[in-house]
Amino acid sequence: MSTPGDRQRDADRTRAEILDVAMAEFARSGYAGARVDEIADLTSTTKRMIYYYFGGKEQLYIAALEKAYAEVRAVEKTVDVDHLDPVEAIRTLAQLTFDHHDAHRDFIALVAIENVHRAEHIRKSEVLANLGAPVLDLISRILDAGHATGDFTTGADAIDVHMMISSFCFFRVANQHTFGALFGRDMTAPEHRERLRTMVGEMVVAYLKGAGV
Amino acid sequence: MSTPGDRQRDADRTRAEILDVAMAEFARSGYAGARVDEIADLTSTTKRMIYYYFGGKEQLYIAALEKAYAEVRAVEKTVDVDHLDPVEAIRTLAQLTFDHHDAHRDFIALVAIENVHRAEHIRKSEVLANLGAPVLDLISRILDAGHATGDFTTGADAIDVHMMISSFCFFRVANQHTFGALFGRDMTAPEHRERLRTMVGEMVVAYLKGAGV
DNA sequence: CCACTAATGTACGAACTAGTGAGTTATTTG
DNA sequence: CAAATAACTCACTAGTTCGTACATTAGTGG
Repeated sequence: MSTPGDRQRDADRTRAEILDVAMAEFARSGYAGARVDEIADLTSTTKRMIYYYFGGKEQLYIAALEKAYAEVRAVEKTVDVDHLDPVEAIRTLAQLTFDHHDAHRDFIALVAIENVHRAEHIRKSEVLANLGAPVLDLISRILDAGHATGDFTTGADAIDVHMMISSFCFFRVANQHTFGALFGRDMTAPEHRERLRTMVGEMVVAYLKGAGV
Repeated sequence: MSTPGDRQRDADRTRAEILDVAMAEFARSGYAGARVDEIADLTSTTKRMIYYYFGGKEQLYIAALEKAYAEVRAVEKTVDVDHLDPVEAIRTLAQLTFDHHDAHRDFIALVAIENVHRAEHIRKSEVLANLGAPVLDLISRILDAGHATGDFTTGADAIDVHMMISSFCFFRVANQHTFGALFGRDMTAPEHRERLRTMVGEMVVAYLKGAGV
């Protein structure tokens, strides 16, 4: 008498376990550096199952990438742009991005790794196309509102603003090791977190207000 | 009668050729992805020479990293901080960083790759320690000058400002592929270059002037 | 409860990959 | 010019790594 919960065999659980381990391993060692045998050893199943469920190393990597992006998809939905004035809205978005990058280290690592491979795998995935659209839409609305109220004077488009915010938040996590080695400061350490979080908000607000002109 | 220029055997030339090819290959494929045989095939010499001159794959990689950093060392020396007012000085530094990252793609790739490996190789290299000091010194002087004149009101330290500038310039190049795949814009394309170059200058100036407060 | 299918384990192989042993030739030096 | 040494070639290997053939067992529908 077996219930679905305590089966010895469970395709979904096995698949999910492989994917979890794969994501961590690829993030840790890169695509070429990760070992299929190592991933298998870190699961409670065998290498055979990786090929049974995913087909091969590359497909497993793509699945891990998709999972990483999926976990992340809807950050921007939490910004209530309609009930916040534009200045606070863009500051909030910047700081949410900061929090998000701070909390998803494996995602950051996988994106960095995928760039080493010139995004060749992302392009093979249909799931990952047009994943950027929602943020751009949100930023556009904030920018429009800000120009309407006169708070924003700088004419920058949504993609540029998104890049400005992302670059700060991404770099801090992705480059923490070389930056730490060269400048002797771990930008991801707790004692720097709040200051840098405030900084990214100030940065984008100051830029959009146009004090630099 | 052989002159030093047309020798059949030339240790320096052989070593340099290996290093050039290695730098490009490691930047292209990562540490684990690069193949010693492939590097050898792309030179006019043999794999045996790689081991003869460098000892092994890892030492070759470290040598390539050191070369990349060396090519780059003295960007900041061209900023004439004493003859520029603080606002123009920091803007100039930001834009020089932009130009520099734009021109040294292999360097960017190698730094990104080195971060995947948590800077473990950089730490093995004595050459690369304290390479960051000069920029920090320069930025400190600009910040001090800016606070003295009253141009800068935001209290940020040199490392933070350096991170702000670097992140923007680095991200644009390093993440061009995933960013392009997700947002349909190649930030490294010529038609975006000048706008983004101006933007990084405006950004840091606006932030330091403190319009966001 | 039996047959069928989905899920899983074992063992193995072909190709690749970093690294080397041993000998050879060019260049320099006494 | 002879001896010594630095630069170089060639062929090889030990170990790894992705992938698979084949056997087996658990769960399920009839």
